[in-house]
Amino acid sequence: MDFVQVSEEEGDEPIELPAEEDGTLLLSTLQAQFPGSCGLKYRNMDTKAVRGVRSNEGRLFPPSADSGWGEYIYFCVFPKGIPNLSSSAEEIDSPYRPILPPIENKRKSDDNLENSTAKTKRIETRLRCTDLIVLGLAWKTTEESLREYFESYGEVLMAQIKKDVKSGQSKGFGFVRFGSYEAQMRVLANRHLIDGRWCEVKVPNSKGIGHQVPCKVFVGRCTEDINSDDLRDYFSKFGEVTDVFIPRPFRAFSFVTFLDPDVAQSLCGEDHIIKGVSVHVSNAAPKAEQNRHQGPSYNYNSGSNFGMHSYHPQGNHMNSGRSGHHRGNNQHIAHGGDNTAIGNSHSNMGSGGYGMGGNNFIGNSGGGSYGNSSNHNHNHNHGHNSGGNMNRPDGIPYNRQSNFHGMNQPHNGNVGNGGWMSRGHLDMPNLQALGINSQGSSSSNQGQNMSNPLGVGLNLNSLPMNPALVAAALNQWSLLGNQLQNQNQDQQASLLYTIIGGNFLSWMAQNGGGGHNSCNIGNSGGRKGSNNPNNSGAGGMNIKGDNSGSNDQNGGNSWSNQSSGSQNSVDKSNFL
DNA sequence: GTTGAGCGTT
Repeated sequence: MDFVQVSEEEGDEPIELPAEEDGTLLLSTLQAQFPGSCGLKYRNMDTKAVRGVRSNEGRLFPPSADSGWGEYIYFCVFPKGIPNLSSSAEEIDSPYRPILPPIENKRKSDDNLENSTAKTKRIETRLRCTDLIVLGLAWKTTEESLREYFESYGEVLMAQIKKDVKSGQSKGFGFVRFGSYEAQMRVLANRHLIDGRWCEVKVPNSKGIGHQVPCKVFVGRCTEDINSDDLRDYFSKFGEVTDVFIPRPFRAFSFVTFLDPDVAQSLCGEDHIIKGVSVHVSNAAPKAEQNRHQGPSYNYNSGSNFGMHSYHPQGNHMNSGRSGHHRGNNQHIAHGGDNTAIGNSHSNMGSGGYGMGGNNFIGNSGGGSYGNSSNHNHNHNHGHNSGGNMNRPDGIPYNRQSNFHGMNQPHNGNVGNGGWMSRGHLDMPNLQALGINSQGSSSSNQGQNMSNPLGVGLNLNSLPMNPALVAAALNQWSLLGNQLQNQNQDQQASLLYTIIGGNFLSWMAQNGGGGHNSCNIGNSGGRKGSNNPNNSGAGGMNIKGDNSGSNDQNGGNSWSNQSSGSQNSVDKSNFL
């Protein structure tokens, strides 16, 4: 057997790696010793130049067909040019794009210029690929066809179909491993049609790691003439779009997946005009996060974490959204694992006010911004993102969820005079889409009782039940149901009606006594917990009030207690 | 030769 001498870097102590019978060296053999490596090179003694070793389909070929690998000492090549590398983490070993505190972004340009092998190696070893499971394969799919399919994404180091040992029949799933992190990211961000079946590619449970950052957004209020290309064309200006999915039959919403989760995050909460139609972008909860009760709690809201972690370590306790499933006293809404509890054991529910209840209810979408909104106030985090923001093509910084409260969004105090509509897109579903209007205008709603933001006299029976619009609006609250996917329009309408009439609105309308914190931001002077409609909005900006005290009012509990049952049936995960 | 949510005899 032929051995190839390989060192990590030129001049290092080489390791002898066994070559195959055909004289090639398997990339997997190389990577077993040098994780993250993607090739070999060597110093040509004649030219003094470094020469690369030919690589194809997971095999490295000796420089000479005659003399094989010769006496050269080869050294490793590590990938470069990984997208977002500089802004992704050297700190977190994740198969997904990791989350990096913004302070690291300062070195972006430096990193891009960085060219040393050591540097790239260091990064790559932390961003190394992992096996990916491919679910839903056609029975007929072979390892060859599997490999062939995925090679369009990059070098495939391994493609494996799990088979029945006796019959040899495929079990319908397999594993792939890519040579580059970029390829892995792209694969994870896409849906895959392999041999006629849509397959799902995920990080296997056995890996159990990763901070999955949502790259997919929900686009609500779509019209039927907005097709995939329209969506792709439009959203591509913000960043690379890797997938567009429009549920059929038409339901007035769609999903757009970006390569860069920051882009996706930055768009959430916004209205965009496509073909003259105002669509609304909000978070789409990745399927992978659904119903996962085991394992560590993932920090899901890249947006908020971006803003929070490094600068304000204490901010961990306000990692709203996905961090910490079912923690705190939010278990009343711990349905199906979707609306992960916010962990209101801490102060994050404070001044966010409405957001507090909403936080849980909203789950993912509200998570980042909500937590931030609350905690910005509480922790005085204003403006701390300045160092880490990258700008989107349209000039809007990615880290919007933090910036919202640092600069863009009217402060929560506005609840005092602006009514709940003033709290921004993320806080509430689009009630206009629901066809619901608050009775009072925002200008006359000073001190409106926020626990019934719909106003009085709501006629549930007269609500327009357009499932599509309701779905679009509810998306922000993570209320879309799995069941919707497989039901016909009538069933959807019926279910949505149940949601709306039975829980949603009643949730909205209840909470009589305890009061939402939100309503009481202006009450920080001591009236927290009350819903006194006379609470002047003037105090609204007094957001340094005792928000945590407001939490103690358990206003959130009261509303949420009633929402237990059916919310399990309203989870949008299966749309994704 | 049937099946369709899952997690890998390394």
